[in-house]
Amino acid sequence: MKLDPQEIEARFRRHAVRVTRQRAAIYAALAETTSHPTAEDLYRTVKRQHPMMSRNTVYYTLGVLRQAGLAQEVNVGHEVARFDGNVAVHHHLVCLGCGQIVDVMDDGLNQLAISSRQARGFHVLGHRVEFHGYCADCQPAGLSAMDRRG
Amino acid sequence: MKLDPQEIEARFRRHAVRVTRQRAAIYAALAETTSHPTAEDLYRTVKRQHPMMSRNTVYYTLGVLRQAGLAQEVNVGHEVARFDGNVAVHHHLVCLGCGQIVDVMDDGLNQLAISSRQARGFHVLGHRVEFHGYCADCQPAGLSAMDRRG
DNA sequence: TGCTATGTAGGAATCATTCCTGTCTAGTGG
DNA sequence: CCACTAGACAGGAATGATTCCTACATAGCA
Repeated sequence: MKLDPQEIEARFRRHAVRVTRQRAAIYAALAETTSHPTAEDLYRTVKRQHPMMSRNTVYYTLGVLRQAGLAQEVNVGHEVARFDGNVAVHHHLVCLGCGQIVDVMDDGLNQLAISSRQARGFHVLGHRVEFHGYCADCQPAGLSAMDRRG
Repeated sequence: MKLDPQEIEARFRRHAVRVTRQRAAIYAALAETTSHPTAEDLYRTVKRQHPMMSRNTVYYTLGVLRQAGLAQEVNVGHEVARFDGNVAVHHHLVCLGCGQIVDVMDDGLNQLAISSRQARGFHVLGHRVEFHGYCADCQPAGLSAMDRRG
């Protein structure tokens, strides 16, 4: 879904994030997709319209957006960091074949709790559930292969 | 809990893992702790008794153990990979302050499911739940700091 | 419009992990 | 008990995502 520049600026101001062309481009690229891109993906995307864009700016901006609560880092296994413009509480479904990550919005999952005996004195603030399996396209391969990922 | 060398050898043979001193030492170090050590932690631990041990052997062995189903990789956020000798299905509780990881064994969590509408054609094989918060020691700091980790 | 704190570009540095290569050895068959 | 060979080990080099550094540019404000 295409995101209105006005709306981007409004969100930035609401979260006290200084508005620059680079930032707007990076945030737009992130917020307009549900594919959980890597920093490199975003760099390549925004570079098309901003040839001077540096990788550093992408990393720096992702840090700013994250701290402002406009983006989230998603980590699956020990792979490259991926980013998510969806900052609502949600969970993920990961394909062990192609690596795609799909958002799962489910109130039941959001309300999971841990027994106080298990909590061992922790003050629990939240949780995250990651389902893994094979997507429709990867299923034939996935069912034969006994491949497991960490 | 100290692990009998006989028992280690038995597990290796049962999982078709060749028995070597280095491997036994690495596996012992991993299986005798619940602290989810990093490769570097394990390296330092085993190096005390095996000064010739190379970092490479630790990484290689962890790969072997993982494929054999004797160890698991645990990833929290985008930090260094950590390893777990507990291969039963279980979940984790992570301290945002000190980074400690505590095992959570809970049948309810093991049985979580996703609705088929949410599954989007995926063949789901498993899932993993990660709770995050502040441990007893980190709570005073944690409650004041608004620090969040990805 | 000018000031200043902050952002940006680009290159260098870091560091966990992997790759490479030349020994070495566990496990097996004679 | 000995020799063979596939697989394991040590150590150093290479990789690659991310961070650091620094000089220049610009957003936001008075």
